Amino acid sequence: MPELPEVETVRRGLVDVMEGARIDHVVLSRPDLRFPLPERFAERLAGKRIEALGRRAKYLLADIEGGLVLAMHLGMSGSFRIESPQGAVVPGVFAHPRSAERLHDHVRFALTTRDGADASVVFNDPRRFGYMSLIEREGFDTHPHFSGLGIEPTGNALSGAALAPFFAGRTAPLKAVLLDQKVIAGLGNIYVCEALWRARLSPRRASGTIVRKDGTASQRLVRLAEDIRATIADAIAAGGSSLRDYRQADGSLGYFQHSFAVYGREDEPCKRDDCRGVVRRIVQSGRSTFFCPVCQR
DNA sequence: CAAGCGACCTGACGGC
DNA sequence: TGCCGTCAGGTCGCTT
Repeated sequence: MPELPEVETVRRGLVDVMEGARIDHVVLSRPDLRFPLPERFAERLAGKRIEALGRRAKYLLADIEGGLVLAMHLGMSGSFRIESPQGAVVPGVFAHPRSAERLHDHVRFALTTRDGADASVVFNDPRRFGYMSLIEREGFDTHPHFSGLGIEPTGNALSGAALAPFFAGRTAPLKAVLLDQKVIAGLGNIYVCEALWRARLSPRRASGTIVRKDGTASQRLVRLAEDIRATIADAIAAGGSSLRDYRQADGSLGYFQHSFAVYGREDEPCKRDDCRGVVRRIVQSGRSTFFCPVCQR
């Protein structure tokens, strides 16, 4: 999926249309995505105003008038696009390659924006790993999807001290622990690889080895926390362009335009100055890891 | 409990 | 041209 930077980019693309808009009706193409859609999903949203569009980890969260939160997860292949009544894609937002434009449209929110214009926000998801749920705002934090979520990597909360308890004593490789949403919420396969390169740490290193014996963070863990934050901040600033099917405002299709240091660069030279290493690809818990075996230790 | 792995689903791409 | 294998941003749940 879209990892956190991509979800944040999607949020920014949707916020002007969705915030303050009224949901006139909701059209579903099927009763389920990855999970069944909530009971009476369309009925519970129709006529309600969207008070705010936020994000937590990789979830988009729409605060709905009356105390509900609409939580939306993009899975691996989910995307949104905005349509005007004429069916035109509003520039600057998120869109799929034209060939797939409508085939996997699953949810359509027909809106009246706060300016009184008609617009639709359409959720498209070929693989259907995405999902939506409706949660009472009261007690939101205890909901199974959210109660266990770890630290947001966008703010001051992510620090070596905060990470230390999750790393202490763990034999699992750094790659696995950083992918664990209960530890840091929002990292995915690409940005874990990138952050570990930035921190010069091997994805295979046992997580417990960057914690001191007394359980506090080592300097390496402190730096890792900083490097994760920098990696995510840079990716958000770049517009979360790790998506193959991200479309630029002018309609041109981007393809991994963010220049990754290691992800997808197997057999290519390490980008670190003065490093002669070559990027390697290995498989960890069934997923590709890219790293430089020379400068990442 | 931690850790590993298959499952879920569709599409794109490379090799033959 | 077509068929087959492999791979892809995630996460859930079962097995060791």
